[in-house]
Amino acid sequence: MTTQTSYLDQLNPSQRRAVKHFCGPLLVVAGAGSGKTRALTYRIAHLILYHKVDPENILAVTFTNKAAREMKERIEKTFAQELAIEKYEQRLELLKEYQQKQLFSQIYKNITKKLWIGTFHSLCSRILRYDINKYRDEKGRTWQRNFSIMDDSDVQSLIKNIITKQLKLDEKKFEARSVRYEISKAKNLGLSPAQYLRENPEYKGKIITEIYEEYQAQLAANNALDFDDLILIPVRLFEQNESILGYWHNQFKHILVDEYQDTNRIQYELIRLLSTNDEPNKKEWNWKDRSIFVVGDADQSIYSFRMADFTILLNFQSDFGDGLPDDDTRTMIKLEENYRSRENILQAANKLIENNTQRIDKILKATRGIGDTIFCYRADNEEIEAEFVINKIKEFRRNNPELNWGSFAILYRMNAHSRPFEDRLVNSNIPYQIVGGFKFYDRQEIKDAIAYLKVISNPSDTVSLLRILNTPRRGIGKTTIESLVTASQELGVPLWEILSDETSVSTIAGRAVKSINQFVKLLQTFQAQIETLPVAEILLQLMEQSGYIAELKNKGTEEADNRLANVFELYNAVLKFTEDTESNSIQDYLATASLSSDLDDLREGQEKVSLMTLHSAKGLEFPVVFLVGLEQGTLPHMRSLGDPLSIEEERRLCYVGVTRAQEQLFLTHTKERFVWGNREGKIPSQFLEEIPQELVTTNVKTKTRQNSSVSSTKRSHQTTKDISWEVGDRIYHSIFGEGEVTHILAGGKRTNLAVKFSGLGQKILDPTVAPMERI
DNA sequence: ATGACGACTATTTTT
DNA sequence: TAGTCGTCAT
Repeated sequence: MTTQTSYLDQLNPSQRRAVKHFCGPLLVVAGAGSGKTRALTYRIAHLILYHKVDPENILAVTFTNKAAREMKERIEKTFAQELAIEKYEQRLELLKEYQQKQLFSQIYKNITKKLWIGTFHSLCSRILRYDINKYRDEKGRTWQRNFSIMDDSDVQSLIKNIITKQLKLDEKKFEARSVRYEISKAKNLGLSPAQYLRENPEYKGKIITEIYEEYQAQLAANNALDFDDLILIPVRLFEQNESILGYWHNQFKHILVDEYQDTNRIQYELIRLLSTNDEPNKKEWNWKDRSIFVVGDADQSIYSFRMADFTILLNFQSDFGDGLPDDDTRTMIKLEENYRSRENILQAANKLIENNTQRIDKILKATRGIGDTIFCYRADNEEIEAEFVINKIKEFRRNNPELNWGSFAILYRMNAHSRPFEDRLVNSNIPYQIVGGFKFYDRQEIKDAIAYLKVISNPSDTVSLLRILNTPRRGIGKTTIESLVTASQELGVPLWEILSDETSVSTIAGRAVKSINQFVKLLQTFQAQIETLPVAEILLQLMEQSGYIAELKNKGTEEADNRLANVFELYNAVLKFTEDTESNSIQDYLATASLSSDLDDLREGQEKVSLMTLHSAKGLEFPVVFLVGLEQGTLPHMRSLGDPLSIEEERRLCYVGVTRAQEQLFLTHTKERFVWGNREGKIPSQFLEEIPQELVTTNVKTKTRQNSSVSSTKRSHQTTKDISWEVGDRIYHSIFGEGEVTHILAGGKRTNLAVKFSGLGQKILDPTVAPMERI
């Protein structure tokens, strides 16, 4: 049994305390590069190995599929190392290959396969595969277990259709994009259409409610859910059905949440329900053999546009703690040692983030020596900027044989910024990969193929059905389709029912009768074999027998060839999925496909230069990082200028970028840049000024830094109004009314307060500015 | 029923 | 600028 502690030896005291945590609530405040993934994975291993927890009772929620996969892999590795010594009394690396393989497959079967590790969305979709048929929405609508998941573009066109065709609204006044955002926001706050209306009773709110209603009706008619529903429906189901909640509460005895600062209201609600069984009285909570363990860093909260709310993290201790005097220290651990970056880089990051007011104070301690200074480069335009970056990469490679192309990352604010870098990399014959942006599953041919599978799995999915009805062309025209759709709407049945009834088809459709019947027969053949035929086989045969492949072959253009290749790539992906998961469920595959981004496909150690947005870069690290486009209007993004809260989020984004670098960091900006077809003059990002000059070498000869002195006078002015605040202070705010201070947010030079107002929730206020006083 | 062309517009980040 | 959308002509 002594061998079981070998992984504990690799931890610092705080990490070890976190890993050893067994029952009850714990918040781990984990700075960038402080080894939080290690703490998470080792804790899971520790729960199983030491506390003998059944893997089936562990729920670990991550933010991306990639993080989930990595966590599984690392858990497997930890187990393999422990078991190698226990079983063979040898280190894992010294075992024969077949022994290693055996060990890993055993671990997969007994451990990893049983663990509930995944994103909120994938875990919820799994729960819904069991229980969605027990759910009724407020209008009594129901869903079946074979529900489809609508992707973004499906949702977009559905909503657009409702606005223009059904409700015949002015597209200018109600654009699909913003209505969709509004509906998504409502769902993420847990609001039904009726509840939304109550909060937004004015004209615009009424119309949006109407669209929301209709949208829900159509989702139900398609037996489909959108991304938000995947979380919202389990929450509703748990609220309306005690025994279902009881079942899952009992299932998930140990709950772990990664990136807790990125959770939103409804995700929090899900975690709360599962963890507390919705027992309102804290004294009744039974932590015996149960835990809730969350890891996060408020400074890396960059998803507020997706309703992420890091005050949820700030509230963790009061939400889940017992409130006893020593609760604060018992339920929180800070990981402050950074194992990733050189001290220079860390100092820059610390100074930068100090300018934020909304944060928990946290000092990252360097463990890796000072390193080279940061280099700041000012370019005339984005072409020169790209040239500089690529030249530097070449230079680095020449001078440092230990680096490969995979050691470099170019990080930017928006996908659109990748272009000039790509061009140069191509010209220089440097291998690179772009992460994010266009998704594999967003390609037309892939969506077509997936739509075939969706209709096989869920014939009510009219959105998918309409997509493939005349794809490839089989002579079913617009008018025919329209009358079929009208018929289905009038009868209130799914389009598929009309199509599969020969009498109806021959009555409604003219010339197209024959092809429709043929099409329906084809699909029916495979529907009948859904349990017996491998998914990949279904896909391939459908693509062949529908004539999809033939049509692409006939075209013979380069584009068509590409598409063809992609269809076969999809086939391979399905094969691999079936192999990996040992599942032949078409629904499992479709869920995975709908919920995967190509961030997940990023393969590390590929020896390619990585290009990606700052958002995609979270959680990654590279020896050499180029953070480009540091200009006002680029980073911080134009839409954040003028709004202090948004600027803070942009600053966190910049902070995430800076903290990706291990050895060397480059910051670049341009004097002018092409924006929407116009050349625009650019001034350096305010964030550049916030990084201490002594850490930076630059190609800019005379530095104009008047601004920093301005902001420091402003700061000293603010501190004069400083009073010392304490948690529990009651205040009166001239707009929000009476409230209570729940947190002191010390942000270096500024201090903010989190104040809870009854009915309004928690707000973050700057006491030196806000119209408030202590009472 | 299909393709081509031109006009238009939208500019953030993603499960 | 570039991608999308709709209209027009075939």
